[in-house]
Amino acid sequence: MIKFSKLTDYAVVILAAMQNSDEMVLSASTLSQRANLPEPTVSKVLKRLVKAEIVASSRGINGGYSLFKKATTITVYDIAQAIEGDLILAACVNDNDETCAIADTCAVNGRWNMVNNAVKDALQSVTLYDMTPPNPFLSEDDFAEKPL
Amino acid sequence: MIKFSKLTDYAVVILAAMQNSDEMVLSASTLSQRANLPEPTVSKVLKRLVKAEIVASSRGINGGYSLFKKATTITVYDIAQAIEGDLILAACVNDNDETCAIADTCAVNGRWNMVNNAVKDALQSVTLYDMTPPNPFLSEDDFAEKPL
DNA sequence: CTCATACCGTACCAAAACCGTACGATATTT
DNA sequence: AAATATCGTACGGTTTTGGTACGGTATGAG
Repeated sequence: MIKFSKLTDYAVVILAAMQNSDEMVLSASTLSQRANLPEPTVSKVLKRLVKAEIVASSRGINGGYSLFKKATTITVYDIAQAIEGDLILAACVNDNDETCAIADTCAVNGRWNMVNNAVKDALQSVTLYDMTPPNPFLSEDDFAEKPL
Repeated sequence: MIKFSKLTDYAVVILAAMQNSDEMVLSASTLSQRANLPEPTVSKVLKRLVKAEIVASSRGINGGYSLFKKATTITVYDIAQAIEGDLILAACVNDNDETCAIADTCAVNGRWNMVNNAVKDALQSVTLYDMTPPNPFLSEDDFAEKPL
């Protein structure tokens, strides 16, 4: 089914590395090592995070990147939006540009907005802080999927 | 950002047409006309809905398709799952087959499950009935996006 | 019993999206 | 002025998606 792009996945890992670090400013190459990802890719992700004002950048010889906001105020939705753009689950959603060809005859016209809003709320309910283990040695079983 | 495949979109339109119809059994060609979609595509969608037991099929000269369950019990998640498979938002989600290469060094290991579950809940909270306007002449403004 | 109808399963090709990388430009500190 | 690090754009290779085609199977009418 629907999945995030790999770059969004990387973005979370990179932001988690920044959150877990003591240093205030981290270069792309340092983050590349910490996140275990190729540097050009890390740079690409960071550029988009800067544009979305999730991360701040400074140039020059001691430059690098730093978190622009507190981890508790950065949601998964913010991160995914920075990398992939707005959430538009289906063609006929309100803020979609392209007009649906069969909109006037379509039986479900307008109804996708309910789903879109529900998913958006879900993505906004989880923050970077929630995604970032304060103690890296916690067992991963503690976060296993809850039973239905 | 993440979006449903067009086939999932079509599936909802087709199911809505079935829900809105008086006839119990509808052929693929009839549904093609009702949904304003090419017949081969409609057939492809219906086959997957049958396999997921959302729709029942009958062969022969008066054959066709009919809803297998009540519209109130068919969720958007069910439909999307029938067309696109399970919801796996990121590589490191519990029920994903492919093992993540950097799982043991990954800072966010296991944390995607929270997001995955939240989105799954959102998709399961909307049913086919919710997506199907009982009165086709309702204004679409009645379903406009709610302000944040 | 034959034939028309309608579903079934697989496979294929073109179009689109995604991923990773490269390159020249710009800014800042030593 | 030189070294370091970000910035913006752009480009191929790969993967995914969308639409279609084709031969097969089951059912019911005549």
